[in-house]
Amino acid sequence: MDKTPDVESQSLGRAPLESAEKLRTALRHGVFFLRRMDNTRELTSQQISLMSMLTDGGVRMTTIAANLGVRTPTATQSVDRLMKSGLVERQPDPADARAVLVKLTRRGHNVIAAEDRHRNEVVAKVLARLDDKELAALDAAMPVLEKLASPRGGMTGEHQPRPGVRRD
Amino acid sequence: MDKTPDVESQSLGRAPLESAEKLRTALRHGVFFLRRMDNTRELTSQQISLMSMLTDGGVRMTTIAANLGVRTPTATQSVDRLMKSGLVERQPDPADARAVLVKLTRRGHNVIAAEDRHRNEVVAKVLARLDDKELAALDAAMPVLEKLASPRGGMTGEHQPRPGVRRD
DNA sequence: TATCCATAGTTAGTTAAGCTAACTTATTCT
DNA sequence: AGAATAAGTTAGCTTAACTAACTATGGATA
Repeated sequence: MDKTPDVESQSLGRAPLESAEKLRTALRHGVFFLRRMDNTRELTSQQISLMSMLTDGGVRMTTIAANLGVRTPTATQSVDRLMKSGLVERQPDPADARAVLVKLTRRGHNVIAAEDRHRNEVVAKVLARLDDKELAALDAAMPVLEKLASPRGGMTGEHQPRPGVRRD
Repeated sequence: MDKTPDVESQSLGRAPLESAEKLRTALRHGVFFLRRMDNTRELTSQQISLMSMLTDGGVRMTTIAANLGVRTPTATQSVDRLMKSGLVERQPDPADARAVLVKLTRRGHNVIAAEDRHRNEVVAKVLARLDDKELAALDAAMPVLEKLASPRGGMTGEHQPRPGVRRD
């Protein structure tokens, strides 16, 4: 949708384009940072995200997919893998026979807790190298990042996760 | 109670753990944000990262891999795909017959430029919804994020990209 | 100089994580 | 009751990682 640059694009001509460039690379590097942390332990970031949302009880497949921003088959698949590792289990939803509730197993609970703790410690150790000013800057930016990243505040009215392929 | 302000001695027991938690989720959501932007156009973030480093001339496979933080087979593979799309090409390195120089094709140049412009505009549009204070906060945090994410400032003396598999 | 080891890339095979399309089973709505 | 909708799964494909094993070139050194 190439909307002709009307009203608010005037506010766009300024710094934002530079900031956008910087933000993009910073985020990209942030991804690397997260990923670099992925080794050493047995779970990927995706798996952590998924399991983290199960700590308070069973969650439906559809909800999982929506929260992760992926399609349901992807959620099914991820859950399958975690099930094979004995970290989560499926249960019928008493409220709806079509639906499924995904829950952490006992072991899943332990694993996610330990993993979370470990990662926080690792990040904390890195944060410890920052001086107070830098830490404050980071802290101040966090809610802004959250706001940007939230589906609502972000962009993309619909969520439309990924194109998959489309080779040309 | 707690919150003993004697700074650097134990350093780790205090706030950092909370900040770490927040940072981790913020970054994770940032990833979603980036990914949500991936549709609509024909390149993935990885491909953009790769192509971006070729804008100034041919780059060796090994260098590409190192810059992306992946192993060489992964770089080979990614380059293969981009080659199939006609966006990059391989050339022998005159300085070393074992090596290969990966370059953007004419079309690759055009595509990466357009893509970059487009993404900056999209992000800028989102940034435009922030007030000055929020924008300033983001701006202030950017260098800190960069510092964290840089291989040196980050962690992991060696780079050791990802565990790949390790099924149990 | 001839051998030996290190370096640059590729190939093969595996996994995780996405997607769409098509399908089954329940639920809901008219 | 019958049609439409919603929840999940299955199948088949792509991208992006990894390791292990290989080829070929470049350097070192005995």
